[in-house]
Amino acid sequence: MMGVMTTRAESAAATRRALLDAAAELLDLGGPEAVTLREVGARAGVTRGAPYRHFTGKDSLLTAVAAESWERIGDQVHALRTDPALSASEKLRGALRALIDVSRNQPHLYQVLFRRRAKLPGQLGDGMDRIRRQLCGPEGDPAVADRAAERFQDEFLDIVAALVGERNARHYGALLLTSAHGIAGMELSGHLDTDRWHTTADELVGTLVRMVTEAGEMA
Amino acid sequence: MMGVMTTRAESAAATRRALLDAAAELLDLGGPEAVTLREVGARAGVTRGAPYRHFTGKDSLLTAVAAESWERIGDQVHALRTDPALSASEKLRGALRALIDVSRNQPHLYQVLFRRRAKLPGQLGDGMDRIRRQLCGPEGDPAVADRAAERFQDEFLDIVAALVGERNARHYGALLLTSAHGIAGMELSGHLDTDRWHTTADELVGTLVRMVTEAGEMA
DNA sequence: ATCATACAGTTGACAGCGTCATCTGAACCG
DNA sequence: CGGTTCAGATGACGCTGTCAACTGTATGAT
Repeated sequence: MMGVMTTRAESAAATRRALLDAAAELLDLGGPEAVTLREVGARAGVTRGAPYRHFTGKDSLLTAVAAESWERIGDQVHALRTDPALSASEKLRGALRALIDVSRNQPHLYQVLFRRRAKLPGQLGDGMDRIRRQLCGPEGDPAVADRAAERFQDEFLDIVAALVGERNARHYGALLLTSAHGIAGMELSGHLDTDRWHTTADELVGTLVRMVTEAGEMA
Repeated sequence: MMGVMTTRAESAAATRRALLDAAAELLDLGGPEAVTLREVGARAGVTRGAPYRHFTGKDSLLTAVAAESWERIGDQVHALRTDPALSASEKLRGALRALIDVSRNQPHLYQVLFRRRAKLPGQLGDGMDRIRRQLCGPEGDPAVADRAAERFQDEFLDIVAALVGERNARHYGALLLTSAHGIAGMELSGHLDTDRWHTTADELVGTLVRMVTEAGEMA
């Protein structure tokens, strides 16, 4: 077929890549429940046990997929921020739209991006050890995903700072980000019905940006 | 032990109640994955097959739990709205806090409340029928949960209308609700770090309400 | 050139899961 | 009193994530 794989490192890297791609594809198609290690392995040309050579388990695999997606979004927002042809307002709107686009085009991935990080033990007895380990256990390397997400946040923060000033950037940045996340989430879950609310996600983002811009200029 | 259960209807109703309570408890403890029909049945004093006499499956059971929670939240907001001792602003802040309180005290339940409703088929082949059926199938009666959620939305809408007028109520209501949802969600997922953003969920809600109130008075 | 090692990948096995078909027994109703 | 209904019990099936044990080959030192 294509280029021969001789060295073990190359082969392993290719397998890891194929596993990540297969997991991302299955995630898009049917959500985290459809991401089966057996099916992921099959699509990557290996068997069910192979993923455990690259990830500590299913959760680790999904976390890695999320990390790559955060990096991709971070790159996208970075390109927006450093584009001299765009106004500050356009950059902000673009960054928020980037997030909402993910929630529209890859809703399952979007939910994985905002999975809760720190999970508490809780009290569940008997044969619930599987759940407990899955909740508290050392799930892959969430630190990588966290760092990628924080890179996106930093890029976003810089865009907001250029609009409302460094002083209020963090407060208004948090407000913009959380609100856009909520708009995306409710649209995704079907709770933002246009007939009921007489508005759309895009209109809400527009109002939000306008209100924050005005408030930021006053301060 | 306690009151004797003679009639079949009483017994069935008691079992259904016990199933719902057990499911809610397990949901709080370990999320949807910890809600096992076997464990739910055990805690309700029945066996694994019994829940299928009251719900079409696990998803239907969780939907029923969500419906009851929405009704509870709706009652709570209704009480706020009709409380003559509260100002319109206080009512709004209280309603938003009611939602955020759920996300703090019962994070897993909160996520179930905002699970996506309409799910699309998608293209996944081979042995993925389980996923497909779970995604598209007739999952219990989501209509009940939808109606309960819409009741909450109506109550919330009335509160907003009293503050910004009937004309802009829907637009600003949607903005307030989605934003609060996003604040709750990001706090829940750990992406709203106080050290990073130099703000808290409560401060964000305060700013949000203030901005919307000012914008609504202008219009 | 040879050999021991590391290690990606395979395989077998296990417990737990959701779900259905089948069966049972007691409450129901004519 | 006898038939029916139906909540619940039980057996079975295929699926899942996970791990222990195994295999074979590229690697690196000799």
